[in-house]
Amino acid sequence: MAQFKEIRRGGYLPDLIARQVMDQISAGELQPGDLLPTETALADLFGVSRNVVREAIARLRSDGVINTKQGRGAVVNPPSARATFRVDMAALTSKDNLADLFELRGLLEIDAAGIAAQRRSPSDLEALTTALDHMRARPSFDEQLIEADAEFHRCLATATGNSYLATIVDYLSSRLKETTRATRDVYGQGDLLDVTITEHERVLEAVATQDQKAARQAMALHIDGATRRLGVVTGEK
Amino acid sequence: MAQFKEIRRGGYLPDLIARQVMDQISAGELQPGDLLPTETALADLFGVSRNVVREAIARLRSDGVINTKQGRGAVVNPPSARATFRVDMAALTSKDNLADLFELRGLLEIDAAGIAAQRRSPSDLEALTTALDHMRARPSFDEQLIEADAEFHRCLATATGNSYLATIVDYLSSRLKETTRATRDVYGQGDLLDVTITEHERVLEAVATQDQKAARQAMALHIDGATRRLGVVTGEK
DNA sequence: TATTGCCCGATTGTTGGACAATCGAGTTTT
DNA sequence: AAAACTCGATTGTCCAACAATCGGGCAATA
Repeated sequence: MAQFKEIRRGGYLPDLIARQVMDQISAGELQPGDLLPTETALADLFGVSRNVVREAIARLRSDGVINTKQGRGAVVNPPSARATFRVDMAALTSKDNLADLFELRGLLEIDAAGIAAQRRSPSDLEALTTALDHMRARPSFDEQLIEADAEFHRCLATATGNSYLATIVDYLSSRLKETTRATRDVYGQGDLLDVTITEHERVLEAVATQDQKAARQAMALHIDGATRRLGVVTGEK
Repeated sequence: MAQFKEIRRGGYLPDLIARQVMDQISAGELQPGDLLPTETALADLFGVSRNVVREAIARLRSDGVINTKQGRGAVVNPPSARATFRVDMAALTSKDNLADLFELRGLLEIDAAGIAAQRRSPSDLEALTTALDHMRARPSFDEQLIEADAEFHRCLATATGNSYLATIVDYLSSRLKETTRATRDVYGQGDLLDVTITEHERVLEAVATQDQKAARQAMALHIDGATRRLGVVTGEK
């Protein structure tokens, strides 16, 4: 079956404008403190309506790149005022970048395991055990096991009590969920199920006994095993 | 059924609308796959113009929360498609949240120190020593010392070789720079300068000798000292 | 019957113009 | 000299269209 490429017909005009202005800023042509051209000037420049320019400007403002004031104009913010940290998934095509992201998630999960062991409440422990039970109930490495796995890690992250840590770990895990699926497909269904469950059991045990060091160690083993199984070589550039 | 509150005039209208819709989504009232009300309907609901609604919608789309299609409408994306992880600085007013963010930065910096000790190149080491020299050259805890301090931490983050880790550590540090300034103002200029420099020297020494464990320990001590000096109580909720 | 082509309403994308609110600087008044 | 005022410029909001696209229904046809 022939595969047709989806034509990128120009895309959204505000996207293009926002990218153009953003390029100007990151290239240093527009330095912090400088005023952007007025909306009407930009509209004339690009040959579009002012509303289109406005949406582009609004986007940059919501990203914290610029700051607009009625009657004044739009000024470029210093980098320290950038209000958002954005993980650009378009940059994930490279293997290097994926390895970096994988490593970052591993570090955070290990830390999260250690903290969760210290602070976990009884209800956290209960949620973790039910998630692990769901994993045990699966006869094979199917889609629902991946879901239960994700649930286990999510519970662990929330058990830290740190909302930021939980959010970013959860986010990274969800973004890297495809990798576990890839692991299953590449590695086959052999003893992968047992190994995975055993690794999680070790983590749960350490969290249950509130042993921080053991929790970190168990999670490190799990992450290490996962990366090794995936064949993602981290730490070697 | 999704229920939106009447908005109060006063802030950015698109901001308020975007927040309302976002709340509805995160509360589960609008589940992935659901269609949002049409733009005209939302405009009528909130009593604003369609342009305002459009800016709000554009914002949510650029955040990856929804996906709009001409002729169809706007559908809520599954969480896995969320392309951005956003740190909302507006939520930092609470002391709890600030403590959480501080803890997250600490964890990442400790990990970064350990990895940097393993992987640092000679040029990384050189950059770190010059940054520390700049700190030593300051006669008091002035603005340029804060800059040199930030430079030291930035060099350490880049020395890890992990671009994602470096980016997020750098971002969090820049966002928390005001806290070090606050520390200086509250704590006074006494022996703070010497203590700070000594802590950094320990980190540099461990990185120079490629001693991972010592680097982690030194950074942990530095972070712990900084939090204690700031009076931010972490880990106790 | 099943498929194809077409029409039509609905919805977003874009345009253009208009007015309100606010800011900054120059000007006037005290 | 300081305060108040005027005024042009710029962003914020509103309104009314038209264009582009989608999805479903409907009829024509093999």
